[in-house]
Amino acid sequence: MAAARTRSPAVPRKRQSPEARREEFIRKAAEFFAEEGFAGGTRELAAKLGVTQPLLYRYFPSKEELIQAVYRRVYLDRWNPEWDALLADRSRPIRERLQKFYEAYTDAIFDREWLRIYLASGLAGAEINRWYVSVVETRILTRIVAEFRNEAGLPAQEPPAPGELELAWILQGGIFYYGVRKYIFDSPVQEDKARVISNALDIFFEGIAKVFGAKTKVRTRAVRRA
Amino acid sequence: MAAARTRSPAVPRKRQSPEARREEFIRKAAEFFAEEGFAGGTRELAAKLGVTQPLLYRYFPSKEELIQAVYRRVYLDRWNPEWDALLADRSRPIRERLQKFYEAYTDAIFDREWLRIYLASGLAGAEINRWYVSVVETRILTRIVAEFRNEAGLPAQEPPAPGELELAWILQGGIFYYGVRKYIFDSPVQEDKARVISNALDIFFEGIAKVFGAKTKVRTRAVRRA
DNA sequence: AATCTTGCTTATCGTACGATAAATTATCGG
DNA sequence: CCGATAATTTATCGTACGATAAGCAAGATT
Repeated sequence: MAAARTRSPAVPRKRQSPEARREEFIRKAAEFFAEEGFAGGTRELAAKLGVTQPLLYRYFPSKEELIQAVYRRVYLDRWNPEWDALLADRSRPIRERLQKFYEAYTDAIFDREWLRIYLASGLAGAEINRWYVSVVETRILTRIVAEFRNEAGLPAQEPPAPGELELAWILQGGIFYYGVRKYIFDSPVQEDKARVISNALDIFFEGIAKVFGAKTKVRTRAVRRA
Repeated sequence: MAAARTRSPAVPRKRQSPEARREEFIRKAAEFFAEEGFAGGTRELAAKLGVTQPLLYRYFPSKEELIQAVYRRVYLDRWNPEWDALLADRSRPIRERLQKFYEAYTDAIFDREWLRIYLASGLAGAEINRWYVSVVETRILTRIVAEFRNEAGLPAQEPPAPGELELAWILQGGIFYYGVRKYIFDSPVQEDKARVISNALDIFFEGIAKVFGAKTKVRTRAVRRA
């Protein structure tokens, strides 16, 4: 399979810098582990890379370190810094900002590789997964709460209450699970992603006012129980 | 470790029937694979069971068959048939029915074992996972759609449109992701589950009317795009 | 109590894994 | 072109895995 490399390379590939080669390994390893899971073998990965298995250990001291590098690559390279400004830009209506943000954000993370590595790393209890959850809270959900506090005439500068974040998580989860169904479970889904986001936002915007007001003023609304 | 079993057993355990013993193996295997992942070794599992590794092969022809048995056990044993009647009982308000249903349903599936095996089997591409997604659609979401069609004065007997199911998935996902955060990601969450469900339902009920009506009548509502 | 049956263990096989060392090939500076 | 240096391969080690075969021992049967 990876034999035609020994003598003259069919494509006389210019030698890459060690850093670039390492990056290439990480990139392909992300694809590989996304499909095979982190229990996938280093030999099979090396075959996918077109090299022999011991070469991996020239670039990474252990399989575990390689996996950590894959984590960092997958988690850190997707956030677009412009989104911070987009979410905070009060010259545009919040509804429009969130629509554009979620379309762009899901363009970035809704693919088989990202979602599979995200969930697999979460199942593995990876530290970076917990870190990312807190990133979502500070970068996305806290801003959403702040905007709704602002719209409701409430003080928006103070940090959101846990219960307020939990409300925003409902929106986040409703959208996120669409990606899980499509790319992890391979379920048939409505293909128009922008429409799904629009619907989720419509529901959230219509519904949040009542809940949000009742929640932040006084917690007297009875919770029906069994 | 599993040595004190050779001679007289400390607890002279009554010999169980082969079926019961097999069930015990499956139950403990579910615990084990939930924690270790399906890449966990049969030796370690046997140690947890207090038996030797080859004994597993007396009850299951292969590790794969054992995993399939774990799938069936985890997926099939949680649905309470009473929930079908609960969801369909129009003598009670739909809001109340859904609150009670989701409280009971999440009592059943929101634990570390179920959620971890559900997601791991989904990542593994297990057939039963896709089957379960369709079960959720027919048993839960289709009923929710039917109830809202009924409330909106629309014909409720015909099967839900894909877009209508997608709306109900937003609710389902919003609630489900709460469990994922708590039991898979080990994130700090608002502890009052009934309240989270109540909030999700409040948002959904307030928001759905507008979206649902607009959606099922005529698809003229513009979707904002980039 | 003797015998049969079956649950369980001990011993072991072949394979695949992660990792290391040594040899080999390719690239680059002079 | 040559020698140094780095990139890659070949060969191999120790271990852990899934699985099988043979033996032993505990109940059950008569």
